Amino acid sequence: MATTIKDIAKMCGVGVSTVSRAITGHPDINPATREKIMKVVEETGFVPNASARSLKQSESNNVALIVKGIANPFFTRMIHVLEDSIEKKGCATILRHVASNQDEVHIAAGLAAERKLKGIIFLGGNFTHDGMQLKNLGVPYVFSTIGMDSDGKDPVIANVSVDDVEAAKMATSYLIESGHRRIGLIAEGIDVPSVGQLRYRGYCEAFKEHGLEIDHRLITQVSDGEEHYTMENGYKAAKILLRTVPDLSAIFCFSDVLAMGACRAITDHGKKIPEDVSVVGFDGIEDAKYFIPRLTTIRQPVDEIARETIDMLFGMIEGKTPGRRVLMQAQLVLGESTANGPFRR
Amino acid sequence: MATTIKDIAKMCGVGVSTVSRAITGHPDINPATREKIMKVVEETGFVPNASARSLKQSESNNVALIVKGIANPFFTRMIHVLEDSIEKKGCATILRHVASNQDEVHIAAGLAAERKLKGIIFLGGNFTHDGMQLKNLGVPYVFSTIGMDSDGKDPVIANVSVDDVEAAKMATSYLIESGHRRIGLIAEGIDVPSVGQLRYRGYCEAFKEHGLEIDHRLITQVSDGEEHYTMENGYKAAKILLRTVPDLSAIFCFSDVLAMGACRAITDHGKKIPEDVSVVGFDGIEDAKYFIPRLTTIRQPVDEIARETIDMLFGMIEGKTPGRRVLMQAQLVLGESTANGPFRR
DNA sequence: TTGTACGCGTTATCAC
DNA sequence: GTGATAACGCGTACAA
Repeated sequence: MATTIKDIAKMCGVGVSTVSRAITGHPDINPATREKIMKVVEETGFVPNASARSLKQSESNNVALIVKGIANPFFTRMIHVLEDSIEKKGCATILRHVASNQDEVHIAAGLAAERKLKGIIFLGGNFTHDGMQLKNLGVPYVFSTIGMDSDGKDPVIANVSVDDVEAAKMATSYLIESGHRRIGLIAEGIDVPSVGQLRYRGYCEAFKEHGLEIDHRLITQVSDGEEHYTMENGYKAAKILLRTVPDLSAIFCFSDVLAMGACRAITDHGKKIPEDVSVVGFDGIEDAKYFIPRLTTIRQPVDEIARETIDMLFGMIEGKTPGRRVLMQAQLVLGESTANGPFRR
Repeated sequence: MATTIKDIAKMCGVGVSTVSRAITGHPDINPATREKIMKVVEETGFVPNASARSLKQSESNNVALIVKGIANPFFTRMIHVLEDSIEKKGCATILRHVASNQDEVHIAAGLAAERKLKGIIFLGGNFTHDGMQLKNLGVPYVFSTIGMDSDGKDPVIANVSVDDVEAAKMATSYLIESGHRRIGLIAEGIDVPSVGQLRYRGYCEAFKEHGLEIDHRLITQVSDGEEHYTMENGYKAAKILLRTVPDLSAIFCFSDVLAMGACRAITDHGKKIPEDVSVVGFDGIEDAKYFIPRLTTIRQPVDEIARETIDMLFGMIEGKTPGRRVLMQAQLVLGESTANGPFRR
């Protein structure tokens, strides 16, 4: 049987409450007694049972991190930074990874009831949710890098992200102004309220603003596998584009990972990057800087987004500041994967 | 206040135990009563408090996954597969990520005491540990993809991995037999009992078997940052090699991620891969197949390792089979990053 | 088939 | 400064 606080108490010849005080660092205790107890605790390797502890305590210091699409390196980095920040706030992170067909809010609700969460951070997934369900969470939550619709009628209010519409428009406009017209799109989730939808809108707006028509044969969507943002999916989509659109001169991908897969497909197709086909990614992950060719991409300011997310969440937890929508500045980073297109040569 | 089983009982006009029976799927209950209760449970979104539950139950169905170096895509994939398998066994995964300066066994011990674990899987980290500490865990554990020393005097007995010495020897021998002599090494952790040490041994043995001397200027080690296996570290190490070893014709890296960073450095250095410098990685991650150039690498059979790990752990949990050492077969996968060296041209 | 009462390990509230 | 004791929410033996 595992050692309990009772055993420790017996060993030290004191009461359980004294042991509890020693462990929790309570001030009302004789330093000598504490020393004695802590020594035994060390020796036995005793760790208080977390269940009993959190059962007794009305509040925990758990922050849940609900991630949809954990394989995406962009999130890996985000998770890393967020975990660090949460720890610095003296809290523990419960990392939960949800499949693309699961409802993240439902899962969060379960976790909140189970674990008495202090707050929730959603990473990835949709930005539209059932208001009732969100209310039911009963704890502060922030949507991070999930995008949001600009109409503002959404019940989700705590939200940190780049302006996905603007960012995608920036990428597409850059390609158009570089002389590209036949710009393929490797998209994801344009039919659901996600960043995919927003970025798709940005793509369309860029065309419209330049007085150009959109050819729907240029648009592909990935949806294979449980994870959508994979190199394999980017590879497959690019293959299709290359086969069906002979005069393709550029591809805009909704993530760097997709872009890398696309690059490989272009190379395999016997074409050169960027001479024959330009590629633009999205996210600005570390890998993009080392990929050959270095990717031209839209950089999301990970560290700033993480910091803002944490600040907002803990502001809400402490009741100081309400949740709000914060747009961070995305940035076009020029790499080696883009060059002028046919109309600028 | 959060809803409890008592509230549900009151709402339904039944006793708490009846509600408990309904939720846990106990057979001794009137189907009609269960229906009624479950409906209310659905409506209120009630979820039993996990703390109270696990406090009461002497055993949990939690399996801990302790990962050292979570940013490595190789582990990302492993985690994915392991989580799936654990869920299929009807258990929950507690994912815990430890920093490179933390002791994974110590953390595991804390977790075991806190959460009444069913079993532990260690991913990454060292293979030598304090036998006492391991005994103290009190639950079955398996070391996965961590390597092991062949002398067998180690207390760690449940272990699934490739033969890192053999695998590294295979990679190095391949380069030597392709006509390379000046083969740089981008290593990690050769001074600690880790896969790095084993792979380093393999590198040395290959040289020895071919009657060649080892030049220690060819050996670099990465150790920057909290995560060692990063593109950035590979990049920096390769830069140094290229600067200090003018006649370098190949580099063997202890991971694909390092290899990708190295490739970038070689390209930036104005050299061509594989014409000027060949590169061999280790792991065989998905990305290696899409990288440009496609990496020549040592593939670790992720799915098989994961399956074997799970089988062994649950065999131990059910007391059917004892822990043992299992070596999986690594495989040299030829890509586009290697070519014949000066001595075969 | 159903309800009552107890105990899991911990912390907080009291007396002492 | 310290020890006994009552909760926390749940599962379950046992009584009904």
